Amino acid sequence: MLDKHYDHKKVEEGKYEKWKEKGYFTALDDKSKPIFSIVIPPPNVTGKLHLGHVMDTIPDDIICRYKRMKGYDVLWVPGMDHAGIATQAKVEAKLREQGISRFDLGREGFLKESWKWKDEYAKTIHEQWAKIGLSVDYTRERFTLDEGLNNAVKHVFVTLYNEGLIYQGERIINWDPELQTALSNIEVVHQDDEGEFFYFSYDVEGSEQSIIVATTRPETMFGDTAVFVNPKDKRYKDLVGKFVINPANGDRLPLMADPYVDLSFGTGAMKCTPAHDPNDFNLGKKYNFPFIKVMDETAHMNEKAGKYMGMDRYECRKALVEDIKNNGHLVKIEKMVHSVGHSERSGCVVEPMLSKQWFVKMKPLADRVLANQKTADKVEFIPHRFENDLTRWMKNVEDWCISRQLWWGHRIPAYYNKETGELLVSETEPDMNLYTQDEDVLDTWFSSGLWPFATMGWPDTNTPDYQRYFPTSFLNTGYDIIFFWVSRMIFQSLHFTDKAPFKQVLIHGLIRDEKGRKMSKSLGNGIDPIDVIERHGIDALRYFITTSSTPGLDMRYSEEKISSAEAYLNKIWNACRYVEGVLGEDYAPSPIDKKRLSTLDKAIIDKLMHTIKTVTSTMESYQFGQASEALYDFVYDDFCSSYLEMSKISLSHGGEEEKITKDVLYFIIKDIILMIYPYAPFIAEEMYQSLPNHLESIMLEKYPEYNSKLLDKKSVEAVNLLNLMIKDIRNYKSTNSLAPNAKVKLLIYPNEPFKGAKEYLSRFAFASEILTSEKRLEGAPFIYPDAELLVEEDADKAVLLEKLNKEKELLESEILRGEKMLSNPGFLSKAPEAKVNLEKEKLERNKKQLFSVIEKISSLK
RNA sequence: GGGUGUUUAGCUCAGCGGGAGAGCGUUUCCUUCACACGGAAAAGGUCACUGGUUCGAUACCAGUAACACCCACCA
Repeated sequence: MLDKHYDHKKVEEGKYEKWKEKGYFTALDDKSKPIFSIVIPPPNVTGKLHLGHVMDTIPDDIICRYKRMKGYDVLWVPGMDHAGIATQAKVEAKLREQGISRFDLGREGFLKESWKWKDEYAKTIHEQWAKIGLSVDYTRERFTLDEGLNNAVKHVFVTLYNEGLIYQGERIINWDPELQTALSNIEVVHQDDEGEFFYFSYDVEGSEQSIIVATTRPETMFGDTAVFVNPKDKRYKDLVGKFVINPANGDRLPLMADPYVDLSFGTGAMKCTPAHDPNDFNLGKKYNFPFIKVMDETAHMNEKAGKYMGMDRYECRKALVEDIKNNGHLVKIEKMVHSVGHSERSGCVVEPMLSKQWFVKMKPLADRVLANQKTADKVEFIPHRFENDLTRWMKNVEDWCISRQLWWGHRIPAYYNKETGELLVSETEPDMNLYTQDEDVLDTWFSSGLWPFATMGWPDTNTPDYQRYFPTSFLNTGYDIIFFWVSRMIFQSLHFTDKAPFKQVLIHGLIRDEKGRKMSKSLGNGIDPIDVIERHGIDALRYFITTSSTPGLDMRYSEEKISSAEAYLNKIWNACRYVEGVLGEDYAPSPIDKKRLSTLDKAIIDKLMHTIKTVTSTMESYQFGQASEALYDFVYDDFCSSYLEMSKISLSHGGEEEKITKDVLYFIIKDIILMIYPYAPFIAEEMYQSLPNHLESIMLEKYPEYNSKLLDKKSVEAVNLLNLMIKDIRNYKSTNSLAPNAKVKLLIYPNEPFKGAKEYLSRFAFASEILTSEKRLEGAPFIYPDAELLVEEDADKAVLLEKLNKEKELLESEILRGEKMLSNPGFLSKAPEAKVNLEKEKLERNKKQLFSVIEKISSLK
């Protein structure tokens, strides 16, 4: 027997371990079944799981559990991401607390620390997966730095290199001076920061004139090679070709003209620093300037900065501006808000710097994606609009800087001959007496991009998993990583396997706090899923996460909604508890035989069938909100409020009627449990186990099937009328200040809604006597299309009249609308026939009803 | 500078070419034998605005406004 209240802690206890031990999560490799395969978005081993991970994985879990019940052979590959830069930053921070730098430990020692860190957090993540109930196949768990992935990464690198799609080049890249590594463009977050715009005057050689040049980064002036103006700029026409004096260091700089310069910006004169700005770099190449780097890897000034050498870039800026001011070349300083690049990981201001790095040539790979999206094999995005984000990015993509000056990651398989310096790119290590390996590691997304196929055994394309489960069916992830991850999986997969890695991508939004703010460390508004689970249980959290959101849109965390999800589960729990009590110890279910069912039974089963149909079709299209709503309405309105209460009467009749009612109750509660199961597997298993005739686990059950033979429209209409009558009588009592349980006499014309309905009326409307009339009723306040109901009780006439008048008004406006519609020739000729007939019927009914209402009103006066 | 999303009940949000829905909150009542994490009854909305398409628009199209987000090298 279930407890009176659903206790989530008790319910959750031990179930996950049991499912796992029994092997229910393991893909069956059952050739007779259709395949459904997905890979987990691998969480970073940087820390504990947060609500974002819950959003990444719970929809997957719901779908996997649903698909298993639907008879699919489901493979869900779990795993984790080494998250190169993010993890290294964390490990370094931890070491720093102990006063150790990574250089103190050396590469090997540092990697040892990193693996220790990984093991610790992998353990935590495993515990959390269990807590949230992910039905992942642990026999196939992977890690982005495991041997298989290592081989895949090497293979991909070497292949792309040999195809000319990976190259080494010296370019302006985004440099993170804190982590001391290069970053790719999308790892740079642009923010509008308040800064200062410095106006300096440059003396012009051989002229009395000077020109004013503005900059936000004076410290880079030591790397300047020229000053540019626009060739059309009349202000500087006569000065072009002369030399100007750099007020920072006295260098002679040519004053040149190039159309790149925007006439209207600043003073129209721009300094050119080819080694510290991407645009200046282009100019530098165009005019063959030297590339002068003025800072080191930590953004401290180098020897080019003269006396400022060794200063941090900002110290230097301050000191330099002060000095220029003192020698009279500072014109003014303006406050200015401008877009500044920050490192996604360390948050520090990125320094654009000339550097030799490895790049992936993106154009051919991106074109392949664009071409594929025009074929039938395209990746379908849900919602559809996110496909545009992908294609837009692919159209404008720049080469991908993949080398990172980190230690935690896949080391680049490039080797340099110690003698000649000759470069060797190879999957197998050469004689290390002759060669040294490139120090850099790869961008972490380089390996995550291979996730869907490398986890299936690729580059070996003959593994059973690759053969059977690749390409995968589906991917669920946040819109914030479409560029980082989704797009990279697609182009890597197309290039290396000739297939898109998944058929569909379901995109979710971000979860925000209750005030709608982003959850962040600095705000301290993050929510630990484990705390929520402690308070409300994982099933309530799962239900909330998947049913209160719309694909692609951000959602707000709401403790209130989680509580109400918990209350809903408790409702089902108690319905189940009741049914269980009713069935008793020795109940044995019999199949439903429609011929023997009562009107009430037929009506509820009809409604169940409609619910199954709606829930199934919405589940198929991942519309969890709609699916859950349909089930919720059925549970509350049709089952708990109506059938469950009314069935108490047929149960009391005993005999066959009792047995049939039990069968129906069993049939319905079981289907409810099976439909809530993917959302709330723990409570569903508990309830399922409490039912008679159950299997070893709910995980072995089949999903409820829609059966049109069990539909019965007439019964539904009859029961609806009964419910309407009950509602009207209750309302009548409430508006006439009668107690809800006050006994009333009822008169019905022409007959009760269905045979036996009187008993329900008397119980649920507290009727002492129910008579039927062959004639229409005098003064009946309740008029239905084919029935009338009179409550014979001292009613307040004024209240009654008010009610009837209200109804009259409503009916009149309805009729007006109907007549207007039906007198419109356009409507009659163009609207679907069924709609026209429906409106005609409605009009007739309303007219009939209005007529009766008017009659009643006059009889009351 | 481009692009996208949102605007529906007091709050948080679903929904949708044929008389607007939920949760929470509010009002009145009820501890009756599944559930007070409950039940009954009720109040509450020109579905942002302006045009257009349509027999019919909250829904489709165009524009406007507010808010949010993404992309882009503004020195």
